[in-house]
Amino acid sequence: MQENLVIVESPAKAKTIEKFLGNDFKVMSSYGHIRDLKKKEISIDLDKLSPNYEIPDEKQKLVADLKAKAKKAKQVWLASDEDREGEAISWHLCEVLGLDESVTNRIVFHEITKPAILAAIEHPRHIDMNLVNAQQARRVLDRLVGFKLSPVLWRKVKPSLSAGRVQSVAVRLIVERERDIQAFHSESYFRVHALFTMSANGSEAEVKAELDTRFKTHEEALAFLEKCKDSTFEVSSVSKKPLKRVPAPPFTTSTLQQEAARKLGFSVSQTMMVAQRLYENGYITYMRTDSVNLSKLCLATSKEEVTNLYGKEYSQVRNFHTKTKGAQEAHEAIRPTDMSATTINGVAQEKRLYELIWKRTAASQMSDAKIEKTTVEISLSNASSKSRKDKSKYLFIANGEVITFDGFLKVYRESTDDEDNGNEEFSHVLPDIHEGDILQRKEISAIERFSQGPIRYTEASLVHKLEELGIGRPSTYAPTISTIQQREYVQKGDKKGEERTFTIDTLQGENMVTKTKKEIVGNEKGKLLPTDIGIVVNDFLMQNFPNIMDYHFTANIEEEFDSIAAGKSEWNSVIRGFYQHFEPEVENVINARSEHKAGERKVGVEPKTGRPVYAKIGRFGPVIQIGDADDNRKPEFAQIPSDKSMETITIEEALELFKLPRTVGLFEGIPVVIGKGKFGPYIMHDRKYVSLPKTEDPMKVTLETAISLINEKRQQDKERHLKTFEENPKMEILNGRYGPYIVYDDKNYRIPKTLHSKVKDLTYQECMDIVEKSKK
DNA sequence: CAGTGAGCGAGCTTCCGCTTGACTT
Repeated sequence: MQENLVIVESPAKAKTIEKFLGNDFKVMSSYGHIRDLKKKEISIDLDKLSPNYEIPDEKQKLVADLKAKAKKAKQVWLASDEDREGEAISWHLCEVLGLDESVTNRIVFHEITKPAILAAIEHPRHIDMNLVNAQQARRVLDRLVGFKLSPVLWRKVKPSLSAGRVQSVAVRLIVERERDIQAFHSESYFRVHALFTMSANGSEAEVKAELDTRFKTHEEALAFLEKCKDSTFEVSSVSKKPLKRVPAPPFTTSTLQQEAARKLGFSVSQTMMVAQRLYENGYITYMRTDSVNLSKLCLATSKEEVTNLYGKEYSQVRNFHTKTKGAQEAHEAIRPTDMSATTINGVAQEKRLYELIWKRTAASQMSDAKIEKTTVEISLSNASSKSRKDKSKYLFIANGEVITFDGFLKVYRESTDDEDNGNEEFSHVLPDIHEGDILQRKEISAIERFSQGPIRYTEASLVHKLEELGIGRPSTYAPTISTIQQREYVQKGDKKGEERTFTIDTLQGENMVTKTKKEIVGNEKGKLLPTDIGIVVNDFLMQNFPNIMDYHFTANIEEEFDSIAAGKSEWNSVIRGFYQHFEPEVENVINARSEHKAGERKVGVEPKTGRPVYAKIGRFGPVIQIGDADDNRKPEFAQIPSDKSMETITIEEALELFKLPRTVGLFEGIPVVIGKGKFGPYIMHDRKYVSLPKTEDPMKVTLETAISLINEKRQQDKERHLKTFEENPKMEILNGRYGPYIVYDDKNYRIPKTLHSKVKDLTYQECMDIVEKSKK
């Protein structure tokens, strides 16, 4: 029987550690927290501000199991993570399992390696109540903010909404970015590119250069090109300087999510799911971490591996230190558990993510890349002035880059979010070039470009920003992004680009040609866009709870938590200090009787009646309302379609929404109504629907057209049922858009093409065979 | 892949951070 029970947070970790420890040790997992505030209620005594914990149902069996094993063991070792949450987990374990804190050992380690575990066992300590209290403060504060603010939104905006310290700030970032984009006015300018030729070693070589000045107007650009016609181009200086590039640190959760999005196209949650599988299979270290630290073991094996694969000169052992705000560094960086495995077994996604992690880790232990950068300045002098050389103030610059030693670039290059805006790099390999060389102009062109506004967030770039602000933790980045989409504050969507024309003037020989070209700009895919609800909720919270919405709120409160952890302040009084101010604010806002709903906007007036027209958030989302509630005539409502926004919808567009549904007349004594649903315009008659073809304008469709469409649809329906069976009413052969198919038990099955000509002759048994076959 | 679509208005909704599992599609 085992005398020692070790409790860690993760079952995969438990399995690994059990191998390192002797037979006397049983290692179990708590699966994260075992106890929390009640799920359905605030669960905090609001006078004493003390938490009321419970063990959730799904944890009961686990807790009973842990309790039984702890009772049998002579010694219990609490080995949860070395951070605020981990310390609290250990404390809850003590409380729930009835352990005596004075004889229970608390151990910590930052890496899952045998020496680290054995060293930890040598140095047990006791639970640090200051750290536990810092966690309780964090937990209680988040619950107070979330469970006090959300009901305010239910009352003032819409039911089921939510607010919280992390999610509300995430939405704010997206809303403000969108406003920045709206406010941005793109200005055009002109870049001048030149292609020169020179003779080098007997053959002709090309030199690409760009003018050091960008012109504001087309006239200036043209005047410059004109001047180039009779200019001579002379190399006025050549300078070379060595540059070095250093590798990025190993992956944390946040950087892994960003790189997997850029390089592999993974969503944030997809990355975490794949990483989880890699972790469970023992291929990588823990995937929720904010640390860039690598174990000594990893440093040693990486050195060996890099030396073997690429040679000694490529190896450089490095230690990285985190600069991230609020990092708690309970784990290692995300790295392969075994660097000698350059690839693994698994599905394609797992292999690709693993290889990315392997490369990033290996590169972090490799030499700097050495680059020689050459800058060539080319001056223009105008031969037309007779007296002296008339030197232009402008210079053409050509940059050349030669990698003299690739170092870590051999395996890995970090990607950036910068969008390619047609600004191709003017860096290339230059020919052997010297001061005083005269260049021939082959082509000089002035291209109209446009200043670029702010870029919308992607899931990954939002994670990056949140981490920079110290908001959220590795375990919550992915869930936060899901939450703000589930609440419909934010939508992941595509923003269609707009067509833009630009001019390009090219000077070739004595010829100057001006062309106008078209391009699509601002086409964005998978970007985070705020919805009307997101905007209204954000503005409401910004107005009423600016301190919670402050980008520094988390960072400031974290300082207080640190002070609790250091034993310098008492957790309950920190929370009291916050709640004293927060609670009256909430009361004020919830009791404030306002004329209008949050986010309500008067769009205009209905010309016929003079009644006001409003855009607002209704019970089921954004709506247009005509008339006031206290008016004798009942107000009318229409949903705002998703392609229009509350902020920008015009009175004409708003009134347009009320023109449908419209009744065009009677057919068979029943009204024929034209409506518009989420699948486009339709005709409704006798509670049956007929789609309107795109060629028909729902505002102009006549009764005659509608009747003929209804009859057409009736005919189609008749022909739809090709065959039914007496044996079983659940089996039917129908005729669909793509030919005949079988419906059985509300599911569809395709009929092999060879049988299409004789579907009417198919027997029940033959149909059943087709169904059975496709089920396999 | 195979056809969709309005409306009643009861009772409920919600936070952040730790960690995986099992309704079978």
